[in-house]
Amino acid sequence: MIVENNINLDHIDLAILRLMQDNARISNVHLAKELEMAPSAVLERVKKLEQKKVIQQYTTRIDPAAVGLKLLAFISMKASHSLGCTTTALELSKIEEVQEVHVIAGEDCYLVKVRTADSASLMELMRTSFSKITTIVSIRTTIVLETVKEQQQLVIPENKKTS
Amino acid sequence: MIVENNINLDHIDLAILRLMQDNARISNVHLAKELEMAPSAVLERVKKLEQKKVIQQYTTRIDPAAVGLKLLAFISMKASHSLGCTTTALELSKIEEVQEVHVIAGEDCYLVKVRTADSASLMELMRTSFSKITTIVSIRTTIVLETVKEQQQLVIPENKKTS
DNA sequence: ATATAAAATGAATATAATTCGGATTAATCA
DNA sequence: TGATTAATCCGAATTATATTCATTTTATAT
Repeated sequence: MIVENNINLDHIDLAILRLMQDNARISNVHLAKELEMAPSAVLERVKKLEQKKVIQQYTTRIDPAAVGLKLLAFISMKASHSLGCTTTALELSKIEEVQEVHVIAGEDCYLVKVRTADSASLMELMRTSFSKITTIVSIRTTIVLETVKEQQQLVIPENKKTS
Repeated sequence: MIVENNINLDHIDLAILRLMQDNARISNVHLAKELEMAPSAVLERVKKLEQKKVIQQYTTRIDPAAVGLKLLAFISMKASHSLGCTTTALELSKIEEVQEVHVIAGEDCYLVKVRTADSASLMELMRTSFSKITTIVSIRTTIVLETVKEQQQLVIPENKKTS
């Protein structure tokens, strides 16, 4: 099975991504040491990865409970297609509490991940923000009881240098 | 409606979190300028937020497609409870391709977010890794066609300094 | 008020990021 | 194949930043 990889990322780029995914604040010097390269060379590569948008963002994962967000829910919904599907999705994505919006295959149209303080504020959100955007045909809200893993982390392939 | 906030985070902490959430690699100096404080004071706060585990990780968001991960799926499943619910969830979370594992309310038990190269490798993953962990009672896989928003970003409240 | 603790400051020092000229390597094409 | 070009890398110099710490300020509690 051929894993037709990435655009032009060599094994050094992948190693950089692997390290920075685990710790976005790793210093160039450390990075360079890990890779056994000069810091300037590594920096150049990082800048290029940023330019190419391979690196999308450096972000900080924050404990949601610490900022008062105790509720996580996934909302699977179907909406009337007065606007295009993507247009509606874009509207949904503008809502702050909405963390993710996916257009999905199958019966429903959208899968939305939402984080709020509690179930009351979730209902409030749906009543106001959601309803203003589109006419909801059907909706199914799944409340998360416990999150065991939650990492954006990707499995970055080892470079298969099968020449 | 009282938004009973966080543990002991004041408005400066929240501001730090807001800034670092957007850019984990912001320098202390910049942070300090934004907050109109001395860098050393800001640094101290950041270290404390790390210790308190309010800051969970500094991570880099990487374009999944760039590393060959073209498929995103949400799997909602019910499993036999030979082991406890959380134990099974923990097993699932050990699978590299599994990005998120949530224990959910309702008919199903788990909601799992998975990223693979393609649908073939997703099937492969389910056949091998998943089946080894537990006996699946029912499973429903939702394929994502298009992701419009995907941010861990939390809505960090402005400090309501309603004394 | 006064003692105590928590945070903030500013200056000094240690580390790190960034720049850039030149060397090296890799890729391209005649 | 060999020449040309482009890409990458290196190392030293410079600039910027992180980190430490003694002191001052602010907040808290008795």
